[in-house]
Amino acid sequence: MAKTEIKNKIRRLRFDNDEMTQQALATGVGVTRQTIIAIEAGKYAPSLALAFRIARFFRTQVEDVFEYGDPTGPSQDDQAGQ
Amino acid sequence: MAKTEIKNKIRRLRFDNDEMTQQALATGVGVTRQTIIAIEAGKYAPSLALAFRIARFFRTQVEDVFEYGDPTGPSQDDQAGQ
DNA sequence: CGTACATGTAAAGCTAGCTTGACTTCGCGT
DNA sequence: ACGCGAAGTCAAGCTAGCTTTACATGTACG
Repeated sequence: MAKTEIKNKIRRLRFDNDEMTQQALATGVGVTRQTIIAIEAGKYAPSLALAFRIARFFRTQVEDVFEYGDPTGPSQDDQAGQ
Repeated sequence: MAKTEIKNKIRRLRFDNDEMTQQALATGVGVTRQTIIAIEAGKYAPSLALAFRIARFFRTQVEDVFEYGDPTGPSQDDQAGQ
């Protein structure tokens, strides 16, 4: 099992939002600091609920904070635009 | 503990997409049928990775498939009429 | 120098998410 | 009536996500 196919822009967003600390973000979304550290480090992906809370915290969409690198390459063809 | 703060439109999307069966969706996103049943029933929320796969499978955004009912209340003013 | 804050690492424990497998019920075609 | 595919339920087991606690490092400030 690789780390995770999910990447995130949390660290980037924290700095873009007034240099917010990990502790502040953790408290803001209701988890512990270790959870934020682990997620930022890509050790594991957050739950859907936490992903939503983080996205809302930064006033963005889940898709703007997390990126999913598709390993299976399902039945979807590419789309133009966006 | 309530069931989950997360609601989804999977059942709706399945029917909108050629009356696809739970088994077909399950296979398509790489999980078992029981997992789809449980998620549709709101017994628990999927992982972020699975949420992404489901959203892609239906060619939508995560936010279009799942809805998060915030239990803690957003720390910022969040209101976008919808 | 000391101490306060931000970040990171490690380890042990609990629970939610997912799996396998077996069995039930409903609707439809033969 | 019988079989079949779709949906659902129950139960036991494994693992990923999260918690708590504790300790290490770097940087800034009195």
